[in-house]
Amino acid sequence: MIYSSELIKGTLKTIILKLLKDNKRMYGYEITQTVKELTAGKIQLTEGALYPSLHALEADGLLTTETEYIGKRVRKYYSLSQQGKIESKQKVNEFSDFLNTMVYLLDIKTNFA
Amino acid sequence: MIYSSELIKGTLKTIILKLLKDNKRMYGYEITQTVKELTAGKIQLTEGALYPSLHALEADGLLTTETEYIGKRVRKYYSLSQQGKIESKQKVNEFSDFLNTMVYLLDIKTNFA
DNA sequence: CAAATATACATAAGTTTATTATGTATTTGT
DNA sequence: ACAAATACATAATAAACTTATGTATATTTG
Repeated sequence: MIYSSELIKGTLKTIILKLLKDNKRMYGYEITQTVKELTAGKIQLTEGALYPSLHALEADGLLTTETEYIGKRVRKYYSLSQQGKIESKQKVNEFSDFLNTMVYLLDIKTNFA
Repeated sequence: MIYSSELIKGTLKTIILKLLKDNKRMYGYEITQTVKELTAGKIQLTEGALYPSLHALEADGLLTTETEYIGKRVRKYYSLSQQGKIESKQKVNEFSDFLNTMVYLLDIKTNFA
């Protein structure tokens, strides 16, 4: 089952910031693959959504980039800036709070570990 | 704390369908107030989002309406259709699954009862 | 070894969904 | 009386994503 796209809306930046916090340094394509693996294919980030989002986070000063060449192919690594680390924490905390609220509101039976 | 709007995006229809499942019959303004109360003000539905969403759900055949007059003021009650009941369950289940995935992906420490 | 698939980036056009603003009108509280 | 709350609705704008397209290199497979 792949989640309906509307469900994932608004969580993309949170996911990016969290992954970069855990992995120090990642490139775009790697992010899509990691998310796919970690969610058993349930969340599949599209490039059309991911790259503009990465650019926006960089423009906001939350990410820094390093470009490297693997053979002749370019690869652009993203890392959290100092501000990005703060924002990463805040975004995850906010989502966590939101999650609690939604569990209550929708009366969801949880089975989190 | 009020959640950043992007976080709530995509959850509006799920919230509406769930509330109508629990309450049989509600009108728009009542929905905004109920959500506000149940979430301690953290989710405040705007009318500009709610009414078009209700109209869309009705157009999709998920909701039925009855108009009543309270004094001279009109009040439009919404109820789930048969299809709406099915969709309500599915939406909540999907969202529940999504939350589980996000808890794992974001490594969130939960404190549900 | 040719073709298909995967890797890796990017952006533009279109759609969806919400925000903000505006409009109308009645009812209640002070 | 006046302000705030109740109750609906819609239009203009903005945000965020999907879909489509484009370019190019590297690897796998029949």
